[in-house]
Amino acid sequence: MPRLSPSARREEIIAATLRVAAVKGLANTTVRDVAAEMGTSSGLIHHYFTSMDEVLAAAFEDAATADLTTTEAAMRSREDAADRLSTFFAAYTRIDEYGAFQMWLDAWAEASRRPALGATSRRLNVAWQHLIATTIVKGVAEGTMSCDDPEATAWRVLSLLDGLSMQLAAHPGVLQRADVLDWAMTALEAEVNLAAGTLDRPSR
Amino acid sequence: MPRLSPSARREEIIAATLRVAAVKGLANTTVRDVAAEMGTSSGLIHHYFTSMDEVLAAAFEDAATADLTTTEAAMRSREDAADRLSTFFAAYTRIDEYGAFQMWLDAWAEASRRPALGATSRRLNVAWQHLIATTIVKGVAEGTMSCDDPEATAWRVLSLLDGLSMQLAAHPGVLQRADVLDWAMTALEAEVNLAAGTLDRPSR
DNA sequence: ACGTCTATTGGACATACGCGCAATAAGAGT
DNA sequence: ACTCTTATTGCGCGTATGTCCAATAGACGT
Repeated sequence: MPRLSPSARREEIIAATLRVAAVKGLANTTVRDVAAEMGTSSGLIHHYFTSMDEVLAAAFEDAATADLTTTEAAMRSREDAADRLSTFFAAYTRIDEYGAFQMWLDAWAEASRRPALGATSRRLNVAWQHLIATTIVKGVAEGTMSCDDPEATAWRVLSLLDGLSMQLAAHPGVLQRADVLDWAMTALEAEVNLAAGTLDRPSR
Repeated sequence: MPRLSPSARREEIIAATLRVAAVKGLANTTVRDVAAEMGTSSGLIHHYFTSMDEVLAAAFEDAATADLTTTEAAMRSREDAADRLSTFFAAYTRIDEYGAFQMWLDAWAEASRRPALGATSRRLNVAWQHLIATTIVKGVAEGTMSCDDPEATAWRVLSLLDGLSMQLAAHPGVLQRADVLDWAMTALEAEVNLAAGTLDRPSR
């Protein structure tokens, strides 16, 4: 196999891990799976990562961080807080549609058994919550919203969205994606004292 | 080891599986774990189940059904709908404290990969939602509550509770169990037009 | 007391896993 | 061309898994 630079090889290991994990699940992805996906030996992976737990954590971190930063960027492109929140929901469901939510399910399930993965999952989850909370604070500062406890509100809205999305991913057909989105946005509107329907629902 | 009747042994295998799964997770529970938990040989388990998959599926079905029926029974022992809903939350968190939620996380994550487990998970999840929905309908009939769409409300409240409980299970310390319970009950009160604090919060 | 049935044992077997390591080879600098 | 670094190999080790099976032992009817 071609000899790559450490950074390039590291990235390819992560990319290969994500390709395998998309099919087999994060928990069932093995060192040999990733090696076979890359077309290299399995020992190579341990030249870059000290344990498989770290490989999975790095892969999850990579994918989830990318989703987070693109969502953050999309939100920042909007001027006022309400538009940013609308953008948040649009980005969340767009990510969801690509099957990324299954990875979050795997990460949550494995969090208590794989320390590195659990730490990553926790940090990124808090980051998502923080993204909502700070935007609410901005909305309150603008005078368009009011909220007693933005941190708590952010946890409630994110958890409602996660819980509903879990049903979409685990039990397809039980709920409609459009309903899930609408319910979560309505809940947020009520929490921050916006009139129902203020936030823009994506067209599809 | 004492010689048991087939039905008794079968039940004990399932019970032992659940005790192990509460700690190690459903997916990581092995034949030898269960045998050690029972204090028997591992071969015995294959005398009653043709594969480990069947053991896990039977165990999940058993536990989830048991939790559901005991919760149903506890709710039915209360007279009016509001008390039944309080009982629902009390039962849910009591189950949660025993580590049962990790099993649900495993089931949700595996649902899309293991059809049998997925079907069971879906059926029981719908049953839990139905339990809330019918109680709300009863509350509306009693005149103590009002709700436009009890089915949708039940999904929202259950999913909020699930989403928050997921944080408790996957990222301990990020949220407080008492807050999770209070937030979910407050959300339900708002949905069915009950004054905030009407539902009884468990003392601990 | 004896025989029959079967619950239970204890370990063999093949496979898969994470991980480590000596050997190899490819590329960069001189 | 020649060294030096290190990316990469290929395999081995220890452990863990699910499954199977001959041997054992306990309970029950006769």
